[in-house]
Amino acid sequence: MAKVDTSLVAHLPLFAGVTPEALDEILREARSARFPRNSAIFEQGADAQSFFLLLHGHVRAAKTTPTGEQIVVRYVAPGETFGLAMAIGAARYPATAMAVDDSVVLVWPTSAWPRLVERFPALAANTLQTVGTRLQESHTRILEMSTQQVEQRIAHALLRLAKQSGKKLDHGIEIDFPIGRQDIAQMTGTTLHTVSRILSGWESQGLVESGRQRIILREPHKIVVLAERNADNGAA
Amino acid sequence: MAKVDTSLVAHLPLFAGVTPEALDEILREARSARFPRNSAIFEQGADAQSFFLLLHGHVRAAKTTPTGEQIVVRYVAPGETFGLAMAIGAARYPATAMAVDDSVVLVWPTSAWPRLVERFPALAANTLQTVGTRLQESHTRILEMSTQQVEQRIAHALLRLAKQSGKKLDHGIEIDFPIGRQDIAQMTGTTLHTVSRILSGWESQGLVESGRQRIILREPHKIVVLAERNADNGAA
DNA sequence: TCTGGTGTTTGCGGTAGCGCAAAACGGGCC
DNA sequence: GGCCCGTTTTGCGCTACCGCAAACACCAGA
Repeated sequence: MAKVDTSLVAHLPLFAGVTPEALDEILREARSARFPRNSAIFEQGADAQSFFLLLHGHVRAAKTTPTGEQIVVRYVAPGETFGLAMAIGAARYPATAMAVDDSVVLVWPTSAWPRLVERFPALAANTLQTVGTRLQESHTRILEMSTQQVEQRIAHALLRLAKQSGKKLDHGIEIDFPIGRQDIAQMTGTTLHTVSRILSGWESQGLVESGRQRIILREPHKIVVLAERNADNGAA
Repeated sequence: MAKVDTSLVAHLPLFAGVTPEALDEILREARSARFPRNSAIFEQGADAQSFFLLLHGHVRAAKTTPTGEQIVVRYVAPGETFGLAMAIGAARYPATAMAVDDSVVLVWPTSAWPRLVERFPALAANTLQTVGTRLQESHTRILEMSTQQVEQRIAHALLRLAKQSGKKLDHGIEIDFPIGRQDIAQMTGTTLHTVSRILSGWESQGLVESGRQRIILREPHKIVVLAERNADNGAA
């Protein structure tokens, strides 16, 4: 069993209100695991045998249709939990999780959850908070997809990524894990072609700088303006 | 304080694993309230002072953009909770709730939640389950909006409503609360015009029968087929 | 250094669905 | 019964975006 430094995770929202001793006990139930870039952590539809806390790296959660199309549910940043199928009482994972960067995770067996929750009710309360926040974000995303056009949705998506996983540069913010046009398309409900066209446009205006699996927001402020302007005040 | 018959609510998922005595104690903290059709229960952005359990009627939760567009987050059926802003640690309601039919609700002050959860941890666990399920439904909706076209999305939306709040008829299923074209548009990310056109088409094929704020699915089975067929096998 | 493969760019139609506008409908209320 | 108002229907043009296809760039590995 891996020894985990409690000080690294003690401040996480998941463990709010949990005493150091309790935290130690919780962590003793976990093991840690490493996933290299582009390896699957679990597959949609598979038995939900574990749940996870990401320590290092980045994980992409995606949902696939029967016909093979995918959407990105979210990108998981270090410190966040994922694979919480048991939270919704599901026996199978509703999405596929894949490491987009070399990643390190803590892994608990799903079977440990009921016991942990019983001993440490704060875990349930904290998880409820997390899931509730995600639900709200999800609604915001639906709202955007319903009311905004593609360019604004892409702007929002990139700004969110920058906020969650942005690396500050001298001039601009870089999204610090590999992400392609197709991924952005799957976050915003469009196609990689359209994403490419729009990013090209932005690039020629100096708003972004991008390449293979790489995006830098050079003018985050101007992108915020793009994101917030509504359909008709485009050419003001 | 209203006396509530515990037997009416004891079987609800929210109260799973809660003893009758505990249930009684929980209900003592609530009052009941009546909202006539088309009255607001709470407004988006208002102080989240209460949370609710719907006993009778139907409630529409909708989110509004700064520019005034709306989407329907969900329709609440009897037995479901809503207005759980505290679950996500939010001080304000993220959406507007409105009774679409004369409705009766149980109301708890938000301030009672922490105490209840502490005394009855099962409440948090059950709520986590509920919120988790909603999150998953939300993801499904995003998936649909990303990959399906309007006709299929409307088919799915109506089938979901029929399942949740359908009244069985001799021949077909009626959605048993008032719902207009605009509402369906706001559930599916389209316009009332397009909804109207599609329902007209279906009506001429005998799939549905509809009128002012009223929809009957006459051939649910055929609508399922519509919902499941993908873009290119339309004219097979 | 060359070479294969994956990711990206760009052009060019085609079209699903939007937006506006106007008419028809229908139900409630006096 | 007749009037008024909110809902629904339908026509018509338009455009944002998709879908296909081909060229292009870049990285990894031989």
